[in-house]
Amino acid sequence: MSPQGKKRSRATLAGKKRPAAKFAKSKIQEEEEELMMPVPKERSSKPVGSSTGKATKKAACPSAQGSKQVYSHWLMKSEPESRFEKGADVKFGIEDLKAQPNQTACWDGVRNYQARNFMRDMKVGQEAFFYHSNCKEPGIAGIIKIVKEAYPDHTQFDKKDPHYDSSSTKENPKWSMVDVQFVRMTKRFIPLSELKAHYQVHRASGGLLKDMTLFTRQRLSVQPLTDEEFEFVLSLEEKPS
DNA sequence: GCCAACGTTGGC
DNA sequence: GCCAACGTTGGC
Repeated sequence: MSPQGKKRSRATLAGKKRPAAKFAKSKIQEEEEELMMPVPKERSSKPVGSSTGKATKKAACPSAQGSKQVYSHWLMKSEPESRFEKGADVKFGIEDLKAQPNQTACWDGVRNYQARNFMRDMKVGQEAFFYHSNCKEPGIAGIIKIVKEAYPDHTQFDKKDPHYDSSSTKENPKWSMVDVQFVRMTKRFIPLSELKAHYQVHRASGGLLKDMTLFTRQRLSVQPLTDEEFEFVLSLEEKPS
C-alpha cells in the first residue's frame, strides 16, 4: 500500500503509485465482493467482550445471525524501498508518512476488494500497525491512526496513475481509501521473522497469534487484528530483541 | 532474482 | 461453473 494494498497502497503525493493492473471484474463479482465480505476465514472471532450473549456494547459480536466481526485494530502494508511501477516510484515507508504535512496521508492505491472492504470498516481514531513490506527487513515499524474514514480513491480516475481503473466511474467509485496519521514509531522494529516465530508456536499451542491474518492471508495488504493480537504484538516492543 | 501463494481471467 | 493460464505479492 501504499501502502500496499495492496496490495498495496500508499499515500499519495507526488509521485508514487502503484499499478493498476487488471481489473476487469464482472459486475457480479464485484457486487458479491462488496456485499459479503470478509471475515477472515477462520479466526474464531471472539467478540471482544462478553461471553454471554449478546449485545453488550463492545465491539465484535459475531453473533449467530451472521453479523460480521467488528475489528478495531489493523495492519497496513507499505513498501519503504523504491520500486517502480508504470514509471512511478511506489516507495512509501513510515518515514515518508512522517514527512507529510501533518504527518498525514491518504492510503490510496488499494485494488483488492477484501482490503478495500476492511478500509471501509475503519473508524476515526482506530490504530493500525504500519508494516514495511517487500524490503530488506519486513516488519512493523510504527503505529498510525485513522483520521478520515473511507472515501473515493482519486487515483482510480487518473489515467496517469498506475492504479487507474477505467472501469470505475465517479458516480459509482469502485475503490476507497482512508487518511492515516503517524502516531509513533514502535519502541523497536518488530521483524516479520519474530512475528512468524510467535505465530508458529501459537499455531501449535493454541496461542493468541494462531489466526493472525498476516500469516493466514499472506498477500492481503490491509488486514484486521483482534484486540488480543494487537496487544500481544505491542507487548513485543518491550522485549529486548 | 527466484518462486510459492493466491487472486483474476477467460476458454470451454 | 470448472479450471488452466497468467499476473501480482512479497518473503527469502
